[in-house]
Amino acid sequence: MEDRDFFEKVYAIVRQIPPGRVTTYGAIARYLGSERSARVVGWALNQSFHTGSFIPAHRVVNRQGMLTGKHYFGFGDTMKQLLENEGIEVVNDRIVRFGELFWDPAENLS
DNA sequence: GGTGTGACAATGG
DNA sequence: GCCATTGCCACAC
Repeated sequence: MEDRDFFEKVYAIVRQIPPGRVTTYGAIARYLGSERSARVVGWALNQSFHTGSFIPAHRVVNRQGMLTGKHYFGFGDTMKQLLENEGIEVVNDRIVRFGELFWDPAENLS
């Protein structure tokens, strides 16, 4: 098992995030068994742009529900627009009702 | 093989 | 309660 599976797992989880739902880097990291590797999860998403396949990274935010990496989506509020397109309210780069929209992979993917 | 980094998270002042 | 620092793990150079 190569460690690179970590990246693939991250991509797999992010792709399985249902529309209108969001999750956190820590939740994904925790599901992968490395609760402290939340940073690596975010990094994987960063590299996801380089993979060529589109990853709904806009559904992945930090613990505060804030769109920390929106700038990586390009310019303006691309990330914000994507979220709003799915019915997610974003105010001040932060997801509204984040607690309700939170999607835990551990509960859905087991 | 060692160093640096990074879209986090938790802790301390 | 907000700002600064540390820890952490996996990848790139």
